[in-house]
Amino acid sequence: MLKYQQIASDIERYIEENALQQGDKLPVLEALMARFEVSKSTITKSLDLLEKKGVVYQVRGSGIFVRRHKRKGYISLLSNQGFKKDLEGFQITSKIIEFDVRKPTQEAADNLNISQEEDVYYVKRVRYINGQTLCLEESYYSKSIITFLNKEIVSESIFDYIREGLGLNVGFSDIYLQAGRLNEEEAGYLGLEKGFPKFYVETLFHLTNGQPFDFSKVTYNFEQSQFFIQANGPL
Amino acid sequence: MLKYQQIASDIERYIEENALQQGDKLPVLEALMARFEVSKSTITKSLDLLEKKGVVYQVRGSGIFVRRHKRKGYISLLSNQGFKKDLEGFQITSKIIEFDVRKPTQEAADNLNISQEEDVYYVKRVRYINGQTLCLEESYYSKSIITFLNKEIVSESIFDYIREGLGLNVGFSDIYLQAGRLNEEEAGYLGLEKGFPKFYVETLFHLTNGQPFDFSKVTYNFEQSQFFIQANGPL
DNA sequence: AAGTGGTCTAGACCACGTG
DNA sequence: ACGTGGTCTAGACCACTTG
Repeated sequence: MLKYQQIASDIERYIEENALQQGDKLPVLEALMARFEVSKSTITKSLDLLEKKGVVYQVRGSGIFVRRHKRKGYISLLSNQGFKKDLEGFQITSKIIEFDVRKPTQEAADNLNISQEEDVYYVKRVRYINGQTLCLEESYYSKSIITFLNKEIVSESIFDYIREGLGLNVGFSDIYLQAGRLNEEEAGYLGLEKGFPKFYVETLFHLTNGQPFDFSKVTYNFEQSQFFIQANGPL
Repeated sequence: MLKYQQIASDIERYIEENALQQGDKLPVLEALMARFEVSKSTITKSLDLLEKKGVVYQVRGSGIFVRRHKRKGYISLLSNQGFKKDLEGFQITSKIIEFDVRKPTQEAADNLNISQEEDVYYVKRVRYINGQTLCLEESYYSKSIITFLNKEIVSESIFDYIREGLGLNVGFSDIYLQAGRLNEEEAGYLGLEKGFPKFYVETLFHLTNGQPFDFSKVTYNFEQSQFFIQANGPL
């Protein structure tokens, strides 16, 4: 692991273990340089990483401070895939509705940047949180990149498998959000009524080299789902 | 303006002017160093900034590439306040419903981290996009930070005024999202029916020094609003 | 004025991808 | 093997905040 990543994770753990709150001050740069025995740039890089993650904010002339929102039970839209309802204590399970290899829809092919002749793995599943329906998810995985999937993998964490099993590096993603009304099928799977509101998210995941490998369409049970984003400054 | 910011904006303009597409390759680091006559770290910092903004992605051993999603007409949730429906051509107007100085609600005071005795500016307005209702917005501004507001400012861009008029630096924000159902009042302002879906967003804006100064509650017309986020890698 | 974070440099060395 | 981006250093100087 790289120095700056290790330091960032050490600092993050330190904040966690000491239950530091929003606005609490961290040691000054000089102290951190000495503590970790690295140059200023390395510490700076660690802190920039933590700032990007929304863990700290740095104020010139003043110090380095902990950033921590107060609300609990929100799903982070940025800490890519793998939910992680804030501070855990939430049990996520899945039921597979469909799983096969097929030709993609026009829409999926367009997003994945492949032709409709190429194979994709198709996964449709309902996800539950503490026993309640959380969402209905349909995903298309480029078979040319995700060369193998099976039911066992699909019922667990697909992304862990992609990283560890296939050795691929997940990079950036484009996320599209909107509200709408449940159709009959969605309502059925989520145990709600047709016409109820839905929180609808499409995500296109890319590898670090820019290749799109997963296009997902997710319909959330609006009663179970609250999301949050930590944004950084007017870019 | 700092070198790395200037370079970043030059590169961004270059991409814009030449209408580069997703996956198009930019000149290599060496070339950029020579072109802008700066050190490697400075170029790197510029590119990191652009990567954070979702404008490029960098692949070690391969190159620097343009990142550009295809969909048009989506509102960016990250390019903080000031909407900017993608690639413009959209006219945003506002109608003020209420504007005054008052004591905050418990909720607003909690979020702004002030007592209920302190004054806030309260603004309630409906925003329109191309003549259609876009959203109903309620905002609370800490009067101790935003020392002055008036109707003229409120009907234009409040954030521009905060930056230029007051000389304050807008920093990070916490954004909370959910779907729900319109109540009677919201439906009225948006010209929809009670019980229809809504896309609901609360945002807490902070200055760069960490002080919260604006708590906003926004109810979007679900028919007019699609949002997107460009996320970067599993943090 | 002192303290603290931010920018920028020049250069060594490393790690990943491609041909 | 080579090209390309990434990490890390040591140090000079700058800019904002606080007392």
